[in-house]
Amino acid sequence: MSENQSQTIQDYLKHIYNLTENGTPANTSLLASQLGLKPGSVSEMVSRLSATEPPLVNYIKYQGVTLTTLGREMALRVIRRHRLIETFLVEVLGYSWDMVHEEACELEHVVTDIFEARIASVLGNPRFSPHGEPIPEVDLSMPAQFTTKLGSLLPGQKAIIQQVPDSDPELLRYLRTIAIVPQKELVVLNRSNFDGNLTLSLQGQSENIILGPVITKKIFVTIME
Amino acid sequence: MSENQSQTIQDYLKHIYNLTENGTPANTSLLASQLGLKPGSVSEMVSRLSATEPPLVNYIKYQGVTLTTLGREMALRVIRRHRLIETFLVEVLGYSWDMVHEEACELEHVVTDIFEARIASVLGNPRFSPHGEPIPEVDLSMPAQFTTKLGSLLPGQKAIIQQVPDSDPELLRYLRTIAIVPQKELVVLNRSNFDGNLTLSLQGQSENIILGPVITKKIFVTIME
DNA sequence: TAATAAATTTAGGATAACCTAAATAAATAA
DNA sequence: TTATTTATTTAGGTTATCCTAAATTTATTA
Repeated sequence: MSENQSQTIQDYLKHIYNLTENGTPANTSLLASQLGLKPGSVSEMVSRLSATEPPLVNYIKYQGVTLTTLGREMALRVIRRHRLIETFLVEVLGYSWDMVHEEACELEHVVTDIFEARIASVLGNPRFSPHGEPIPEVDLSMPAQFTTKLGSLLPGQKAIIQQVPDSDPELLRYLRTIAIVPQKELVVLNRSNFDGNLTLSLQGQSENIILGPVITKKIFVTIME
Repeated sequence: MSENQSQTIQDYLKHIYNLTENGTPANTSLLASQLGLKPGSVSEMVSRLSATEPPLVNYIKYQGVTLTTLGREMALRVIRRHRLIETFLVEVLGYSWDMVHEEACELEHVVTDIFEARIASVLGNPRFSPHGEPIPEVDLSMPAQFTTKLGSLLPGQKAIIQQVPDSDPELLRYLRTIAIVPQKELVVLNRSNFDGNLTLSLQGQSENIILGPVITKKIFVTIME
């Protein structure tokens, strides 16, 4: 049934999943840069993934890649493991949230179904990772979420931070120091018309914070009123 | 310094370590069968490991392989991880002792130094795995042990079980059902001169147990008096 | 000690991924 | 709409690791 289980393939599927979540096919060069490979290698691999029986991706030359149902399932399984492992590393082993991504990227490929089930159970079947990323359920469905990009809020709006990007350790350390963490309440005080900077007042913090759009479009919140 | 970190190499070193612990060099065919490979592949790989700079093994054609100091260190590092991971799976994740070996064989190659340090700390720096195998310290020294093969005991001797072999799940399940586990006290009631079978009385068990030499030479005990 | 058997090595290939660089297609600008 | 730039694919090569089968060495038996 599934002998296509190389770490390499799992990584391709995971990244294709992330790049196609918005509905548009993934393009070769972005995939290559995210995977740390050259575009030529990606072209080759992607056409191989579309030629397996059953195929894992849909691929039209020069037009990009999407996942087949099977490819998507495999991607979600890896993502579930990744986020469960991240949660486990923080909750059980006391990792800081900036150190878990890299380790999870390795572990996600070697861990068994049993390991996955055990840590899920020890953690009480968490629905979100320490960065607020949704963890696919066992049946691979995603927990419902009603989030907006922080960057799209307007002055006066109150919101609760739900999710920050998980893969940049330096950014994560910075966000931690300024108390931008999931479940934190904030109010947008100001939005610059020139550069899109937001001035934020954070729950329990006396100093306001100014964040640029490069960051605020990667942070997701739920609006409070 | 150490770019020789492939999973494959780690596995070779680990198995060479186990086969050379008794002081004799490891031979190609045994290595091959333990690694699930063909002898030709092992010959090739082993000569490559002896040709790296610095070399990881000493290899004399037709005479077998031993580890260099560096190879030994690398092997011990992997073995430390393996046994810590086995302990972790049992103690923290509730695995049964017959299921941990295989999972540890994968995890041992991808886990970071930090992971190793964290689980060691969570477990209170254990010195023995659930099967009683000694866990190398951080400095790679081995905990002192004064054990004998169960198979070499004579009738009337009392002993405490210290170590059982970890890699055969079926055997481990059997040993569990007959209560052959580390720290258990036993008395040898009889030894057959024909087949070497031992009749054992186990602490807290009403039924005596008869074990053949194939098993008893793989179980280690400390003699009580 | 010669003959046979067993273990080991060598030679020639295979495969999964990767790379570089040339060739081609698509997108953009003039 | 043509020319140029950018993105993508293809072709030919590399590496690590494995395999099979032939050749060689060592061990065993008569």
